[in-house]
Amino acid sequence: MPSPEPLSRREAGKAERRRQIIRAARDLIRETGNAGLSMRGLAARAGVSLATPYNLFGSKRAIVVAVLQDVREFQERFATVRAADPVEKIFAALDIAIAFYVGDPSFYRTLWSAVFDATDGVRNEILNPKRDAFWRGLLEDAFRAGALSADVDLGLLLRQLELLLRSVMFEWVVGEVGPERLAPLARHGYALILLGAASAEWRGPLKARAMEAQQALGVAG
Amino acid sequence: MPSPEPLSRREAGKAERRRQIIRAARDLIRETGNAGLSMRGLAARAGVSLATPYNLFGSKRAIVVAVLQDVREFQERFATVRAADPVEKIFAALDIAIAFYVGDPSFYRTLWSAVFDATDGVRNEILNPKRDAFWRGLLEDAFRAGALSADVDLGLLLRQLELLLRSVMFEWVVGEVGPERLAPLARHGYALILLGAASAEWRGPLKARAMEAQQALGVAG
DNA sequence: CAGAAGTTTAGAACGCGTTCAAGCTATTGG
DNA sequence: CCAATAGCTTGAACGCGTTCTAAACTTCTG
Repeated sequence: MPSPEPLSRREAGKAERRRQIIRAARDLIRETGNAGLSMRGLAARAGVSLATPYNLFGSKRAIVVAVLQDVREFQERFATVRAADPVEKIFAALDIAIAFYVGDPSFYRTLWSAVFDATDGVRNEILNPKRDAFWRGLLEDAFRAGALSADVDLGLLLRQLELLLRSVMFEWVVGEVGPERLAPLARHGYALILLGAASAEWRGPLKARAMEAQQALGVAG
Repeated sequence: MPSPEPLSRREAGKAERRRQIIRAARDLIRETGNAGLSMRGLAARAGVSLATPYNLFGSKRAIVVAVLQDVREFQERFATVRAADPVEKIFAALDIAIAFYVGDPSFYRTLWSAVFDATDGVRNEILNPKRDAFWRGLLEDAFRAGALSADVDLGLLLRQLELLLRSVMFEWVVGEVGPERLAPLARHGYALILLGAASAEWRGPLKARAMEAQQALGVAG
């Protein structure tokens, strides 16, 4: 992507409009919650016609994804993660992500709802490539530290972790799991999957994490 | 649920209409695929007014869920699962389920799309309670055979497996994973999670399954 | 059998996401 | 510098799920 393009007047106007639309969408979600984001309201708030967001983004879902990718604090907070060992770091990052979501429910519920909207055939690219790289880095650290079995494919492992997190988020979005159970449920799943990919020496600590999460979830699943 | 109610004439008529609506919905999905199921078309097909499906079911989603729960062949085919050991049986059941889905894509894509529709706050009860009991039974068999670690909570383990399968199905619904990669992806996730919950003696075979699925998925995740 | 109670019906309407023909505007070639 | 052109914006419109009203119909009650 050649960023230093001349950026003609036309393109500049488009970029500006795009920015306005994203900002209007973010504000509307923040103010009115999930149901408050309608394309007509968004267009009015952004000061453009109803069709413009479709020209610039293609669909409501694409706009919401753009809003999600625009959240910068996320990555900043991730960068501050420090932990005793690489496995602990993974769980610390997971906790941070979930704290982000449950800390601003009306906002992230809307965002994730759009993520789960399967009406259009648009490919997902759900989250930032940077985010993927971050998680991939965490797994690579764990791998280098000998926490993971030598023959596991890190890309596949990452994918399974993300699949699980997505389902957990879905349950949160539809209200099947409350905010207090979200983190334990995700930790439990992560612990199980990582335990399945762990090297013999690291099975102990991961098993402990799995049991810990299991107890946090109590008897009733 | 007291099934042997007198079932007054009024209730009988409602039940009959319910049946007609479910059948019309199933046929419409089968014939026209995902986009072909509109409430107006459904009402016309079922020979009722547009408002009637709302009186009897409440929402389109509830109708689709009712269609899904009405699929009987599923359980019949599940009942025929035979395998050398309880763990193999789990994977055999998984294969059957996925074969069902990919074998009738337009039908089950529609059904699963409705499952992922989070617009209404309706609780899910996504799949048949009977289905849950079936999977629970499989896990209990594996547990009794000593395949699972003594301190795992079977309910939680089942939940994590279902969470993962739901995400995998979601990827299939939105087209991010093709029919040929669906089964390996699910098997890989199941193998990892079960491996995390396995007893020491059963780690070998499960590890083999995980690696097998990993190779089936090829280098690109 | 007559009235009460409950359902379905037709029809219109609402707000939604999305699309399209028509008009406006910045760019470009002479 | 201006006219032709390509591209963007616009308001109107479509089909959707859903709700509502009033009238017609069916079932239950006494």
